[in-house]
Amino acid sequence: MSDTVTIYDIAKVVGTSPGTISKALNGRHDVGDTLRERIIETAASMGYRPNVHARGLKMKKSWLVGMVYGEDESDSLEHPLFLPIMNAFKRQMEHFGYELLFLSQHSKFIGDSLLSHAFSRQVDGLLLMNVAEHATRSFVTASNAIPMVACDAIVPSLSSVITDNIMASKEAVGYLYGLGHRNIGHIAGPANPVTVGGDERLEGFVQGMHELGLLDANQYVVRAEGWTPNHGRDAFVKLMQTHPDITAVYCAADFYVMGMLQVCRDKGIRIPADISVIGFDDVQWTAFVEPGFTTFRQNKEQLGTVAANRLLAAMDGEQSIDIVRIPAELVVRGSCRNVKWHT
Amino acid sequence: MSDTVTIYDIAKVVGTSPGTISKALNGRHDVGDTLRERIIETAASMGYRPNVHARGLKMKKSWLVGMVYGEDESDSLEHPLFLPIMNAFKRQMEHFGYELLFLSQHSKFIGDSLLSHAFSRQVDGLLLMNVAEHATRSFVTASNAIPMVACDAIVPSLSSVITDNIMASKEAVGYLYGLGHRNIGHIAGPANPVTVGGDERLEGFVQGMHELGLLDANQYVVRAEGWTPNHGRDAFVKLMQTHPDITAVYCAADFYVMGMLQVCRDKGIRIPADISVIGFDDVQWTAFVEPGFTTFRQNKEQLGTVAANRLLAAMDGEQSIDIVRIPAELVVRGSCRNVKWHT
DNA sequence: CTCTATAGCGAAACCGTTTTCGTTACCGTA
DNA sequence: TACGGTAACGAAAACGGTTTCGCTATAGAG
Repeated sequence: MSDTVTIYDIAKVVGTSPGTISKALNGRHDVGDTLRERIIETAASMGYRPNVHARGLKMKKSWLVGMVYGEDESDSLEHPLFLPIMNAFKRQMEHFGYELLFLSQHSKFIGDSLLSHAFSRQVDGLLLMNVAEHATRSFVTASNAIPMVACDAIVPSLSSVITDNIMASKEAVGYLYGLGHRNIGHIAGPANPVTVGGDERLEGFVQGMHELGLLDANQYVVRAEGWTPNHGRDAFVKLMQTHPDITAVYCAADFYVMGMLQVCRDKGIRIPADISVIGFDDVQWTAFVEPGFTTFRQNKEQLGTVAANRLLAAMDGEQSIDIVRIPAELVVRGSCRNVKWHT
Repeated sequence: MSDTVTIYDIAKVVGTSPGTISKALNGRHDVGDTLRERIIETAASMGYRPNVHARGLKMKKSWLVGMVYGEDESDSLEHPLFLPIMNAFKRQMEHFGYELLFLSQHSKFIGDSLLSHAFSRQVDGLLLMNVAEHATRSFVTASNAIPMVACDAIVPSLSSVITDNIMASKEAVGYLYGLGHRNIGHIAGPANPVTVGGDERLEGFVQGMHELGLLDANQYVVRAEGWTPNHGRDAFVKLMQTHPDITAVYCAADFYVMGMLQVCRDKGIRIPADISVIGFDDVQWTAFVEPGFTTFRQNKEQLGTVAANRLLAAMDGEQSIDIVRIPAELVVRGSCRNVKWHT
């Protein structure tokens, strides 16, 4: 069985030429109906699978798209967003006949080796997730040869789809303001390595505060030095030292909330009685601690799907580059207290 | 620039034949040293990338391995094990020149369509993760045509690498026994759909208890009906109703512990004062709740690497099929109490 | 000096498709 | 009857590599 049957084998059985087999199988119009049926039937019965290499060689199309992601920071691998986005992307691409190649990016290969592989494989498109800052250059220069779209990031001169972090931050401060909070702290993402998500959330925080007349917002910001719970803990400690008057904290990541929890437990700070908290990402445990945490849920499904559609368009010749922002949803649980009637 | 330079282009520049270019680039011995150097140089300067399709067509080797995983249960996507294992596997395969194709498996395609793709792409090997029970058949029949290895699962008549769940369970009961516990409950994985991990942990639990002379172990088992926190919560409630005398619970998943936490909070049950708990998987938050949870950490790095090595061997002609079990590590935190001196 | 072995290179077949182009047969129309 | 048009198929080139085989020098041995 199954020693790779080719169109020649089918041709022999049916008694026609290989070219005709190809045409019949591809739905071309210049082959008779009865013959076509016979061909399709015997092809199926013989277990014929078109050889992708031969086809790709001739057609210069691989029906492959590469998913590149940075694997430097161990965060990214286990990042709660990564897999769901990837999966939505994959589902959509598959729907249009594409398969996915996995291309990770060690920092030692500054993207060049990765692009080599991409070219060799003749990938039809590239999805960039979480690419290291210093590697974007080579991608951008290659982007006229092979269509790309960035997801969960913004790469200049490339189409990008990303959560609307600024909007979310504004919503966060607006929500807290509405509950009566005025002294609101923000634990922001690290300055080094900088991430667009972290920066945008910070930017949105400051903007939102300003629009509400809270002009010293920058005073209430402390940047964590990484994305882990420990970093969040340290940042919170610092925030409490410099601004013991805060009644609410908006965290750029749920992991930060995790770190905060430890401190609060140790110092007897109650949530939300003593301090209100909003997180970001809606990781699984936020719903299962007591109280459940109010946090932002990124629309991972939509992020992946939109990225896929954008890439499909680009592969179809669409030239324009644009940034599409997907709104995040504020999931309200029990970590924020209404202080309006208690002051 | 860069409109796909081929060996013909190089041949024109160097002034030799395409065949010689190929031989020089592949380190064949029948080409002069000076000429070889010149060829390698100009190839590099022209930005030559070998066309994988042409090569694959001739050599009948794709340097691609497929990673197939079931995506039915939303668990699997976000499963804390999946990505780290996959990444270790990938790193090892890449080291030997292979790239990874992502093949997920919707239940509607009962594996056949997936195998079609695998054949079309001429993948050199397949890693099976989390494949649905009903789909294993088609894989097994195809396994003589294309090498496979299962990971985090056991597929009969295929090489498999999996965590040593039985050993772990025995260690769990042994540890609790050593702390003085005798009435030990077990929240086991669901019977439907059954998973080898869940079953083995159950089996190990019963065996371990028996070996310690606790012969009614089966009485203290309740199977959850899924893998989510809510399923764990329900199972725990059931366990407490039928066996209020238990002093310790061994959970087949950390998610179950998550569910337990809610119940304990509601009913004022203190951990570990009133009840001791051991989980499985070492998900991130286990270290950040108070008390930190004692749990098993699977060696994801090794699982992935060993699976890769096993697959490489199989692709190299190794015929034997075997099951290799990777030990899990008991991470002791604060959720188990020593009751020896208090009874 | 002649013969043979070998090193170094080119020619060409081959891998499995797709696609263009030509050929034939047959239809309908004038 | 003659002619143009079309439907249905085959022949063959092309895609970009790899590899076998044959050829020509040159070196070394007798």
